[in-house]
Amino acid sequence: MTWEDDDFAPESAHRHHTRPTRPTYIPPHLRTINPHYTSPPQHSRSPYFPEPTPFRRPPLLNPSGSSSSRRGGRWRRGGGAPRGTDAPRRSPAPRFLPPKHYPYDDLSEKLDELKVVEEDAVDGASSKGNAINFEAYDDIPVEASGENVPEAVESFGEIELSEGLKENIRRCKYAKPTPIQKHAIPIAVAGRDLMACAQTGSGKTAAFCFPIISGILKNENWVKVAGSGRRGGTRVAYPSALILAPTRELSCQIYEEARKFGYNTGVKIVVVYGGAPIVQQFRNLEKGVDLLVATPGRLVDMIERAKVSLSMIRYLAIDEADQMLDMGFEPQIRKIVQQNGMPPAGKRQTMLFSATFPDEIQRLASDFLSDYIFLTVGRVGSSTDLIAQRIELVQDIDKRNHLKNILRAQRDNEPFGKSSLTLIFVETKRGADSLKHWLSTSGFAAVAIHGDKVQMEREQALKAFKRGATPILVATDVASRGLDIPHVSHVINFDLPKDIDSYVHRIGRTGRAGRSGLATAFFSDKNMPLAKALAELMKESNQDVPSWLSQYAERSFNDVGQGRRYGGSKFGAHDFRNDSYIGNGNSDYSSAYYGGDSMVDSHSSPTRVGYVSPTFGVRADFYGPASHGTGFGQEPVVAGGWE
DNA sequence: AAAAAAG
Repeated sequence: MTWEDDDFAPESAHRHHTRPTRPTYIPPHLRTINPHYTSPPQHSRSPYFPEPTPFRRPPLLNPSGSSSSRRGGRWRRGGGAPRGTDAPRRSPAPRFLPPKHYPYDDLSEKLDELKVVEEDAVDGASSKGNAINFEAYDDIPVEASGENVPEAVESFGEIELSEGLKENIRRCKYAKPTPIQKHAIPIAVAGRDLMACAQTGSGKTAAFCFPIISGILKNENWVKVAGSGRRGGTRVAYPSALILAPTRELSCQIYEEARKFGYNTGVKIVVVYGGAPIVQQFRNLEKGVDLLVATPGRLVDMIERAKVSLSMIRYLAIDEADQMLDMGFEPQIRKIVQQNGMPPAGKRQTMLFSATFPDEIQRLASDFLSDYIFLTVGRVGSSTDLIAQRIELVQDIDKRNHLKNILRAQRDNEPFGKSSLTLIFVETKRGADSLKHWLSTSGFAAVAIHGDKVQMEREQALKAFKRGATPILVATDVASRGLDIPHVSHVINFDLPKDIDSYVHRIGRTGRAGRSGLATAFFSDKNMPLAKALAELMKESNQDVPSWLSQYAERSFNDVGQGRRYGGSKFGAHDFRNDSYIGNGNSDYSSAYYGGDSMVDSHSSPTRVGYVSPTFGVRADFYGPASHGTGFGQEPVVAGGWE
């Protein structure tokens, strides 16, 4: 670094203390309408997030310097007239401009929601409906392997995060880190690369957002050269951090989450994804971007159009990393990470997160990492015990009627509504539409979401579902990963996925933040190949495995090539580097273990590490104990045509 | 053989 700390100090002092009178804050949605708008009365917004004060970057350290890249710095440009023009602009706009489609009102609302949830958590009241049930996490085994693993912490206070961020964490009422956060954040703050596996719904987003935002704030000197500049007459954005996610909706969700954490810190966060007008996204980028959240396709497009450069990236986080490195996505990810000017591993910090991480993908992923730490909270690819899993033997032809019975019983038990959402997964996009249509004509208001719908429809469907306006959502795998939809009490796998990992992610849409949930699956003859993995997974999660499923599982020996552990399934808290067959140079990874029962030698047998199941109340009678029954119960069935 | 991600 060429800048001296001392040079920088007065600047930040200036930022905090001298606040000359500035124009009244004008909410974005009213800015162009009435420049003399005065802010609404205080009570209309969250007391925890007072009216935002426009953030000002400290003045440039070398104002006389006239390098064009600095002149193009994005905190200078914001709201100012174009160079060489004296044309009056609309009112002196504050610098902290959220993208138009996410106005502050929306943000405040989300924050209030979050506040309620977290206040309950503070009481430690696991009995309350909304509480984050931390007890549920207490006995989860944690494994961290790699060299010099930084120590875990017990509170956010112990972690060196920048003050602005800590303030936001407090505002969000995040009282206490979840297990993945306790371990991952110190590792990330120490600048280490990380491959992290944690169960669905356990707080991964914050685990990578906190270190990134904190890092950006602590490295303002460095960030100064990022932001935006010019190349060939067009503005180029130079983000210093990039977060990638596999679906558009997930990108938006991460973006909104990150916005909360970066609130009023001056860290500029932008999201880009396909299916939405690219021009608007260009505009957002031109206002400057420190942290870019993106789906791969749109990002590559923007790189090729020279609207975004990755040459200044310091932090790279890939959410759902196993899917992102799987066949369909891998070429695009390589393009982004290896072929377009992004600093190589070691010169940037890379963090990969997912609930599932098959060995072969771990191997691939290590290309992107340097001296990384492998962290598991819970098992790789296991589901939480908080989700009660029911597997029912239902042939394709009976599925609709069976579903109707379930939904009826459910409705009798507790009316559908905002607090009781049902998410139904199907295999195909066509199947989603047709099931949705059938449900609607059968008296169950449903919406569908899948990749053939235009983005607007997708977002509207999700919104209607979240609100409870349409408490049934029929979805393809577009909704299987990452989406945090509060109050999904029931996930139904109308069609089981081919891949056990996908199953894990799908059922993970319920049972979030330590709450319990129910997952029902219709198992048909077609799903035979999944029997073994499914039975293993259920056993691991302390579920009762129907005896017919166990029998199927035993009979299935056609799963060669699926990996050596656990009958071909892909779980096990496991750093693939610890496999002895990897050979020299990898045997010196030390392993650190935390948590009760996890003290096993990972080099020896693949013996299961048991852990105590937290108590939870699952409404096993959610839709009645097979009273509506189909009769497929525990009797073993031997299906023909499969072997 | 399907879904997702660019248009």
